[in-house]
Amino acid sequence: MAGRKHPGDGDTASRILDAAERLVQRRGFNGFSYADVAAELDITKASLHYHFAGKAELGEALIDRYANRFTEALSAIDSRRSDAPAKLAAYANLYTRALRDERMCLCGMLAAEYQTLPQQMQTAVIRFFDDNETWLRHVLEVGSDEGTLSVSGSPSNTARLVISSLEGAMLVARPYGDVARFQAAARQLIASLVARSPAPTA
Amino acid sequence: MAGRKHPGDGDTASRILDAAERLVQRRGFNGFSYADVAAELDITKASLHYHFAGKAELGEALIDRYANRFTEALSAIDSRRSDAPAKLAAYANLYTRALRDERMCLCGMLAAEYQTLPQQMQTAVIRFFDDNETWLRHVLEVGSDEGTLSVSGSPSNTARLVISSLEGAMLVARPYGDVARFQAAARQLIASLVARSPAPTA
DNA sequence: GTCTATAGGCAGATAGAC
DNA sequence: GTCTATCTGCCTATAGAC
Repeated sequence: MAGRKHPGDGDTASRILDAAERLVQRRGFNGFSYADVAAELDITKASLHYHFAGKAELGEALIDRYANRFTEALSAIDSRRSDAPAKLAAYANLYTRALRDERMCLCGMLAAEYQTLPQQMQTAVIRFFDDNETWLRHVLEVGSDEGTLSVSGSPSNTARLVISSLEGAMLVARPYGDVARFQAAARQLIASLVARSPAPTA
Repeated sequence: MAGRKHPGDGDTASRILDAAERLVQRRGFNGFSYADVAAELDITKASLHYHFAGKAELGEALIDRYANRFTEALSAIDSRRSDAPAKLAAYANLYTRALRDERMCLCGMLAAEYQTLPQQMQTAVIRFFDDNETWLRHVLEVGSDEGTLSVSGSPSNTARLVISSLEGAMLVARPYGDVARFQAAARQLIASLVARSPAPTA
């Protein structure tokens, strides 16, 4: 528990995951190699194979850790007892943070490369989107009940539209290197879901 | 002008572009090789280099042809003299057609891989999105004037949101192999832009 | 756990015959 | 225009010393 030398520290497996995650989010799973990771960590390619048998196993571990962190982040949002619009804004903010570091959402990137991924990774990508949809659907349902949101489609379809729109806004904003472009899209998307008048219970 | 043997025919350069386009839309620019294209056309890799000096040149030609066809499709939509909501639906339909063939939008795919692309391709990808934004902005402005659309944000930002949402909906729908998922998102997106009552001029 | 060394394959690309 | 043959380089992965 003592302080680490610097933020990037941790055991070797974690540092490999850190470097690989950044590379995949920036360049894609087919756009990085073991050599890239090894160079960043100043170890050899052979050492990587001690920690992760192959690229498929590394990729799977990448998604698992990413999905777990995302789940934690969603729990943290839930624990803040804010209203539904604020939760949606906090959700969009997760994407903003990645984009600031010039990263695409890991699973958004992998969705593009889906047809070339090993089967284990494909399954994990789907699970990520399903989990996000479930969380968002719940937020939308509560917001509708509260009267803070005005959801026109089904909660499921609306949750899917939110995920899609945010992923797409990231995808398009990145070539422009323009975080503000993403934020404008996210704000407008959320605004379209916020009820125009105060809660009807008032 | 005489009939061709089968739909995929044309001169060799066109057939190379056809095969490469399909491969890139399905697997990404970093997910296909000259060998893949050569195998599909039953020619050798060396022959490909006669038509396109290198992968970068092939990639650039791919985007140029794709963008030109897209421009033609947008002109065709304009020539139909329909109202703005119908134009938006027709626009979304362009994406649906690609998805039915298990393809991502070419430039959406390349947006994901943007950081690994040769510079000439990067420029062409940006141009594609800019052109789409210009066309959509015009549709949104006309629709607002007509009273058929109710655009809350600026036409520019709304155009960007439409592109982003459709690209994202494609991106996410593809892993599920579910065209209906895309269509539901597109319908809900367009519905959120359609004015609730008839034109105020009535 | 990390290394050196190397296997075996595929990548994009070129030379030169036909 | 298309071929065969080949090059160089990088890829993932493994064996085995330390």
